[in-house]
Amino acid sequence: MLTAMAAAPSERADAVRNRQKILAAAARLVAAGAAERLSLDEVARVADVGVGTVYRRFGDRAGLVFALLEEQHQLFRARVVEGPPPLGPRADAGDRLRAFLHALVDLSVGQRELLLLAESSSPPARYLSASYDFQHAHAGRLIAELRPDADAAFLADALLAPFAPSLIDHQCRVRGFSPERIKAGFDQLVHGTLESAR
Amino acid sequence: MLTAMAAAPSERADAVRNRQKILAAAARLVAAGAAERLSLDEVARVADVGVGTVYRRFGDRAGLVFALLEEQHQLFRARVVEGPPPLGPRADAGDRLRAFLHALVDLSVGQRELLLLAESSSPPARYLSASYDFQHAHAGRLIAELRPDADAAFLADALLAPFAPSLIDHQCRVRGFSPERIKAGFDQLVHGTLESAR
DNA sequence: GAGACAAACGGAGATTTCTCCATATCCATA
DNA sequence: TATGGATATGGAGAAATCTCCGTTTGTCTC
Repeated sequence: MLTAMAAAPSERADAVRNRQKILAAAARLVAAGAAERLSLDEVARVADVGVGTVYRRFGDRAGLVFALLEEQHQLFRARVVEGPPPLGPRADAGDRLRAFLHALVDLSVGQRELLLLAESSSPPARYLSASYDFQHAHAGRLIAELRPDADAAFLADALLAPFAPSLIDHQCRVRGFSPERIKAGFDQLVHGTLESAR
Repeated sequence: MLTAMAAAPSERADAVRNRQKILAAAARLVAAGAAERLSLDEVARVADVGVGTVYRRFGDRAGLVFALLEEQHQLFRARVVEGPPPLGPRADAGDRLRAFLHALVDLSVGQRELLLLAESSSPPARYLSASYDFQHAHAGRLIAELRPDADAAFLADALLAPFAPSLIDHQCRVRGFSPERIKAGFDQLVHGTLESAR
């Protein structure tokens, strides 16, 4: 469980085929609105594959959903690592951090459904995923550059914590926050709006 | 589901009795180390009650676990509302906010097991609970007092987000953060350590 | 090609969560 | 204290997640 799934060194042809079939079936079901209650039995049935195969390929529900999210995360990662500033390199750390948080807001709001599904399948999986590792490392680097004496590892966790899918969803649906308001909120947080506290 | 359970205006005597038996059984099982995999069937069996009764009383797993946490939260709430400063009233807002966050660190670390269980039962339940409402309102009030022009509702969510049980657990177990380090991290966050970002 | 071995498949079934409703229990009223 | 109706009970069973393992399929070697 909680397995991150990258194609192993040499994966048999039938395994690759089935991985595709399962991902396609799951994507189709999610697109069809069966997101909230996505049953792996049903995925297997639609993919025309045994349930055991789904579990062998993806470990558990969370693994399957993370695999579905993987493509978007690769794109995001590429924009951060080699895209144009201010998200990509060659902007100063402050601007990059701001752009990074804003982009994450859009990503989190846009993928809300799948992210919620992943979280409900296994809340701790987020912190064990390659994608969180990347986000934490990137934010940590920028913070360390801005403030060499701060606890960058903690602050990176703290800045990423509000992207927990259920909180984003709660803010959007219950509190009625717009993505712009959330972005502005992060600006305030990062700009030391609370500084007088003490 | 996600039901917050306060004793209804007039609850029948057998209902009250069974509520107690179930809570006692659940507490006993958790204390006995069966926390990670606490089965409601087993709770029912130990409480000598039908499964249906457990669900009627508590709605679902999350409801039962929140009920187990309730007592601690009442105590915490009382300390905040009418305890001695700096956590209680009659300290300035900055000191109260700091004390509040520090106390929450201790509470979150101390109740880690039960909180994880609650989160894994239903991640969004946290944001719908009376206890989160209280924390959000309290932090929001203090923030508004410190910075009347800030978005207190968002910032309160953002300051509470790092208390997500799976993050706290990850920081304690995987990153090896001590409670003191987490408290110091919150101090940096609140003191505007990141301010030069921009 | 044929054989051998590892890898993958599939689906029966164990486990768990939660629902439903026929039955049992409580209690307000008279 | 008898009674009627609202409330609560309990366990069978529906639905979902995940495991286990006998069988099948790929792939590597000769």
